Order: sequence, then C-alpha cells, then structure tokens
Amino acid sequence: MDEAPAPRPYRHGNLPNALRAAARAILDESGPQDVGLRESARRVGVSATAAYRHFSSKEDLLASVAAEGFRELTAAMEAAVNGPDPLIGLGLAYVEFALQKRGLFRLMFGPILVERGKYPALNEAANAAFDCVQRVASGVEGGRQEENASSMAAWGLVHGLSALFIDDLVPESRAREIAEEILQAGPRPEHRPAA
Amino acid sequence: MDEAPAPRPYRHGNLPNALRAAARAILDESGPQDVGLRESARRVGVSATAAYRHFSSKEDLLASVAAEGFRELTAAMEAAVNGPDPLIGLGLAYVEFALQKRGLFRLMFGPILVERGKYPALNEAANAAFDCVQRVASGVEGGRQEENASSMAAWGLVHGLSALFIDDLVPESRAREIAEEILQAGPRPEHRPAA
DNA sequence: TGTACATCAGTGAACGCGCGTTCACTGATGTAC
DNA sequence: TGTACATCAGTGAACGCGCGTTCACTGATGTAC
Repeated sequence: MDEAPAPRPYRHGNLPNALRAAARAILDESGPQDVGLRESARRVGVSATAAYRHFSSKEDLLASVAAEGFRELTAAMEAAVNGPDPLIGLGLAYVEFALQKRGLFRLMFGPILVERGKYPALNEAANAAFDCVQRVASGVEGGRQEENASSMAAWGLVHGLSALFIDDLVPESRAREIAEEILQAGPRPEHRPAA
Repeated sequence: MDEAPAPRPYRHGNLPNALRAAARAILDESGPQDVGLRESARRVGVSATAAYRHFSSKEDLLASVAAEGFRELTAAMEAAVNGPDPLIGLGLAYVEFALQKRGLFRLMFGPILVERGKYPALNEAANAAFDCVQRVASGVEGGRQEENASSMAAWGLVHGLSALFIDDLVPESRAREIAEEILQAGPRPEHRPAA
C-alpha cells in the first residue's frame, strides 16, 4: 500500500469532454440554472481553475455543451428522415430528443441561444439543426432554407409539443402517443369538434 | 426647504403589487435569471427585508408574478375568442402575448411552472389558461378539457411558434406575419412542396 | 541517447460579489374603552 | 375625544454561501540539439 497507484494521470486526457459530460449530468439532474463551472470541475475531480485551460468562461463551456446538443439533435433528425414519411420521422425524433434530454434541450433553447453570435461553433451547430428542420419541412431536397409558412408551422408544432411535454403539462407516458397521433394525422391536425 | 415632504408614506400602500411590477420590469429588461428579491426591493425603494412581510420567499414572489401572467394571458385569449374564428384569435393572442412580454412568458413556462403544486394561486391561474386553450381548441363550449390530439396540436403549434419567435429564431418583424399566415391557413398547415 | 529547456495542464489560495434569509429593532397605524 | 395598547409594515446590520474568476505556482510532458 506504499505506492498508491495514481488514480488519474497528471494530464487528464480529455478534460473538455469530461467537463461537458459533467455539465450534462447536472443538466439531467436539475436544470440549466444549476450548471456551474465549479460544480462541473468538482465532479470531474479537478480544480475549478483547470477548466480555464479549455474554456474561457462558464458561458463558453455552456455554449460548447449546447453546440454538442445541437449536433446530436441534427444527427437524430437525419437518421429519422430515412423512413416512409420524413417529416413524421423528424418530428418524432425531435420530440424524443427533448423528452430524453430535457435539461440539455432547455439549455439549447435558453439564453445562451440568444448569445450564439459570440460562439461560432454553437452558431454553426444550431444553424445546421434549424436548416435540417426547414429543409425537411419544406419538402425540398436541395432547397431553400428560408422560412416559409409551412415549414415554420411544422417546426413550431414540433417544438411546441416538445416544450409542453418537457414542462410536464402532459404526463410523459401520454406525451409520446399524443405526438405520434398528431404527427400521423397530418402534420395538419384536423379540427374536429370533440371526440 | 426645511420640511422635506416625505416622498413616500411609512406604509407603502401596495407593496406586493409594487414588487411584482419591479420584478416584471427586470423580466422585461433581461430575463428570469436576473430577477431577484433584493433587486426588486431596491427598485421599489424599500429594504429587502420588507418583501418578507408579503412573500415567504423569492420563489413565492416569482410564483405570484407568474400567476399574474397567466391571468393576463387568459384574459387576452378570452377577449380574442369573440371573433369570426375563435381558434385563430386565440392563437394570435397567445403569440402576441409572448412577443410583448417575453421575459414574463419565459418565467411562466420556466422551472416555477414545474413547482406550481406548491403555489395554489399559480396552479389555479395556469390551469385556467390551459383549460381555456383546450376548450377553444377542442371546439366545444361546455367541453371536456381532457387532452385530445387536436387540441394538443393547436396548443403545441401556438406555443411552439411563440417559443421560436421570442428566441429570435425569426426576426420579430416577420414573426407576426408568419403566425398570421400559418393560423389563417388552417390551423392545419398545408404541406406544400416549396413555393 | 542524453540533456536543457520551453510548453502547458494542472494546483490551491484568495478576491469580490450579490444573493436569500434571519435577527432584533422601530415607529406609524388602527382599535378598545 | 383621549388615552393605552396591540398590531404590523417597515428598517439596517449581519449571516453564510457558492459563485466566477484571477493569481502565482508546480511539475509532468514534449522537443531541439
């Protein structure tokens, strides 16, 4: 027991990733308001100062996490688009992403998004995700990614359902079936007078 | 100049309202994350401690502000429902509310909403608003306020558009026309292949 | 292959800050007789 | 109408806290010769 084996080498190896992972763990457990640079570092087992070797500020770390989230959202949507109905697939993937990664989703669409001009990587990742939605929703392949009413409607519907679901305005168990029902039905919900 | 006229009487008169108003001013200027009990009191010109005569905690104040917001949202929707197409009116009122009171809207659908079980007044106000949406969206008068696919779709669409708009994912100037276009068109957006 | 040195990812102590909240209090207001 | 008193909306000082960030530093790693 003399030679205690160093539990971690001097250099961490991938501290940026570890910090992002820690931040995401906090995100999952509570919410964006509780994600802190100090707490993230604490969880990784590293001094708070170490984070500054890789991120210029807390906000920088958060932006990096959000960018990662947008990349994952894009990947999930693109994977889901190869079904019979791309738009339904995309919609369900979007909602599923929100339900499974609530805290991350909230971060992605929180104040950091407004500041995305300051963070090129975040900006790029967010734009890629939005372009993907608009492209599929416009029903064009090479298409114009400019907003048009129909693609905004699809996006709005999917985003709104996600927001309502993760706010527990509908029990989670029902959220998925409702999303499926709505998306299968259209995505133009019929306006029928009571069931 | 001897007798400086007391700028405010010893008793404020309506400190709860004044504190709510101050909190909303902060909400408008920055966002939910910057609303504090101390800062609200400071703006009213009162000691921080004074707030505790009327609110048991910061969260209690926030819940009170959110409840006020839901009451105003309900009123706006109910006023807008008396047009030719109630659902379009309601939708536009909802979006307009979000655009005009971004910070408040964010607070209302933020973490406080999840905790609404602890604040009966907030819970009641929120339920009233949600019932109003569901009632109009279900197209029934005396109606079942249980969630059904069509009313959830309408709500989701309207809520999602609001969220996208206040996140500046669309320039505000365009937000209103887009909302109108989408809602006029349906509210079942046609899925047309590029314009 | 060995040595000298630059690089750079870590450390721990300390900073100032503003927060929510508690405390003991003051003094104006309202009320009972 | 006057007086005694309870009520209660305010005050200011102080608390502990955790935060983001800066500082001067240490010591392992990588590189040039």
